[in-house]
Amino acid sequence: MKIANVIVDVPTKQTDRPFDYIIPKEWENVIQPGMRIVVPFGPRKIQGFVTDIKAGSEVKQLREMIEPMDLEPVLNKELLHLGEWLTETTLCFKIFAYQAMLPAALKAKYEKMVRLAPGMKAECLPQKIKPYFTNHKSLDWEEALKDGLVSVLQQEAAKGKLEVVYVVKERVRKKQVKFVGPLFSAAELAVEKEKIQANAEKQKQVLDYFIDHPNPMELRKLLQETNASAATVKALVAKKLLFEEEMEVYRNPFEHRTFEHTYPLPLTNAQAAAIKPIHASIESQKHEVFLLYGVTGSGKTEIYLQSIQKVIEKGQEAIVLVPEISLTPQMVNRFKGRFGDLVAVLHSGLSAGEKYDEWRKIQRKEVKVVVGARSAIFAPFENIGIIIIDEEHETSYKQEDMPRYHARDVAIERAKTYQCPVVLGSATPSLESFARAQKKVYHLLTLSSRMNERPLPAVDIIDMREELRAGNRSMFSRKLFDMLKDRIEKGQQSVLFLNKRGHSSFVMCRDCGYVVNCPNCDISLTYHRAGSRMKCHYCGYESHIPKVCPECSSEYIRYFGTGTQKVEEELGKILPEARVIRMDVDTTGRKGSHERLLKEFQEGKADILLGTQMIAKGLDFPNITLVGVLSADTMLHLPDFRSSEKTFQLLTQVSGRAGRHQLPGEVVIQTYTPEHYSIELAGTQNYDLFYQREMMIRKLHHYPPFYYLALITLTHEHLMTVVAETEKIVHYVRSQVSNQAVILGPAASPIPRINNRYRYQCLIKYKREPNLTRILKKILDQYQKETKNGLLVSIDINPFILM
DNA sequence: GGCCACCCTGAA
DNA sequence: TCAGGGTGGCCC
Repeated sequence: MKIANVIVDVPTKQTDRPFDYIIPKEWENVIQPGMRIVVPFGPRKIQGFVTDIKAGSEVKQLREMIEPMDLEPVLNKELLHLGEWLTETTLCFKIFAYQAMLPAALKAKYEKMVRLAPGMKAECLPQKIKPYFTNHKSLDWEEALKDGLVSVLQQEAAKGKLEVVYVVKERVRKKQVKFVGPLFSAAELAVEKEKIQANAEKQKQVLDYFIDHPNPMELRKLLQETNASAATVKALVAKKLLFEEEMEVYRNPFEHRTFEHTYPLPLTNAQAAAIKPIHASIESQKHEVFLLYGVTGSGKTEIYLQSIQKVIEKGQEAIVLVPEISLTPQMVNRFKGRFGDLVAVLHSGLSAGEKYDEWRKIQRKEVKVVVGARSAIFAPFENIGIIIIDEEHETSYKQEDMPRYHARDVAIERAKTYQCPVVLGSATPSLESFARAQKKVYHLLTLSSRMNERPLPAVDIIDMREELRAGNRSMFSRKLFDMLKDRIEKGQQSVLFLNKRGHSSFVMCRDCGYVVNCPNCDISLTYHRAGSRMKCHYCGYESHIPKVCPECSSEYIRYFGTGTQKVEEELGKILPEARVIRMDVDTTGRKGSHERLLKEFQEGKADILLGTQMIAKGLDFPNITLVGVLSADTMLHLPDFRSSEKTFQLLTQVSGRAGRHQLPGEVVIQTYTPEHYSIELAGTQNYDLFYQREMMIRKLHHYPPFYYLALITLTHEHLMTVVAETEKIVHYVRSQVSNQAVILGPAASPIPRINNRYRYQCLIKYKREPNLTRILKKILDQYQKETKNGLLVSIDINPFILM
């Protein structure tokens, strides 16, 4: 008898272990580790992952599995193993680890229904529920709940008249398209054609088409080509001249785009020097992590492309991670242009079905390269030759909910398995990575000059306090205004960047400064243009915008946008001739609008591109000669130990958008704190000095990369409970770790209340605590088991956001 | 997560 | 006595 070890789709501590199921004879040769199957679990049916197959089991009361959900494993051996590693290192449930590795489309959907028991008729049922079963076989549980039928249904079920059934459903179907093709050869068709009635002109045309094109083709396209109707084709199928068939097709998100084929470019000396050790690592199959530190515009992408080329030639596969790829269609173009159909693209802009299809291309080994955001690191390749992480410093590589993994760590783990190189690329590496490169843990490769020797743009830092003193109260300094005017006259383009925290806007009273907060969470409500309402992003609370301020009754209460709208208005006043494209949450909400706006800008339909964070990346247009940062320091004062690093990275990144081609570029940074090192050094693009300064501060305050962090967050509806329990945990941790570790807390989280639950935390800073994982596991065991009257504990190892 | 068995409570 | 509601332990 064969037994399947199954990780069941129930994310709790108690079920976070394999359950054993008998594999019935009929499935014995089908079921393999890595497949999804449907199993009975208590009274329900649920999805599970087969992790292993054994000959026997310790468990006495075994049940049989119900059916497989896959014909071949969706997780290969390596990924199953990687799942265990993920569980261990991020302390998440196994089921979360496995689900994170698959496209969302493969996550099961569950339905609970009530139907007549076998042999029962609707007539036997009480009046109240009879109509529900007279014309329908089954009733949706949700509907029964809504109509208040549950207790009646339960009574009837107890009498054996009804039964409750559970259904496990797939989220998406493979896309099926009707194909039509000839059943005879061209010559035979010609003969058959003569037999058709004289007046069936359309049918003859269709046959003619197949005489010329003997291959089956999509029905939709055939109808377009031949101008025939579906009925015509149907008639020919009835005459047994043509066949119809449903075939699986991939949804193609790039259907209406063509990619110009590109060829390897000659490398500069610096590029050639950098690529050499990478190629050596590929060739010798030796795992190594490279930090490719190259200033903006130094040609990192060409190094990626030619390394991948080498990997493909060796018959291996490549994974390329790009931060939020939908933001950089240009990046996709570069990979599709070089490797064409060998590239699959995975990013958040695709629909679930499209993502699933791209994933299937990888699984079926129809592609060799994956370009994608964070989760693409789990691409189901089996012979990886290189993993590349572009913009390595980006915080979006860290997932903020379970499993709380960092794509960089997963990349290194997989690369160790395949003995292949990892390339981390950035113009402003994270301190963690650069420190590792300094310690020779990573192999540092430097590109210190731009390609075609373009100089880095000249940067002007403008002290806005001076402007104010000089009587300029506008948000544009005199210098920036002059330069904008100058570019418009010359017909060149400018980018204006508003460095604002977050992407959201809030409602505030201009008289007393009152901000409308969520009643359930300690956070301001976010303004939504649709219906002019305010929403809480954490608990879903919604309300109207008040007409007068609830605090001071002033009528001057209104929403503060990301600020871009205000900037646009002011631009209209001072530079009425300027054509402006604004990019923020309001203008890029709909799918594809982002790309469209960028395209318009590229085509020269505007002089100024105005936006928030989202325009900082990947913009590479030849005509941009001016970049202006309106307020460089808004992000600097956030309570986050990485705020200086983020400011420096962002300013450097933005400055790099100017003058990447023939025309030289200039950058203007406006700030109220020009003396701050992260702004000053971004001005001179001096990463090395910034690194030194920032490292000193990190060392002083016991932050990464000198110390590791682990964050324990507790939530409960009573403030007192949460404080007391956090206190206990702080004590426990303190008693268990060495005196080298620093334990902070209990302290309120940066968002102290969400959905009426108070949030307290304990932050552990440590250098070497071999027992820490064990200690943290113990805490989770203790608290997740006891359901302590609703106390929830979550742990983030190496957190990025300390909330 | 969802279910059921179990307990307690309160009202007839 | 039983419906109603809250809780804890189990699910191969």
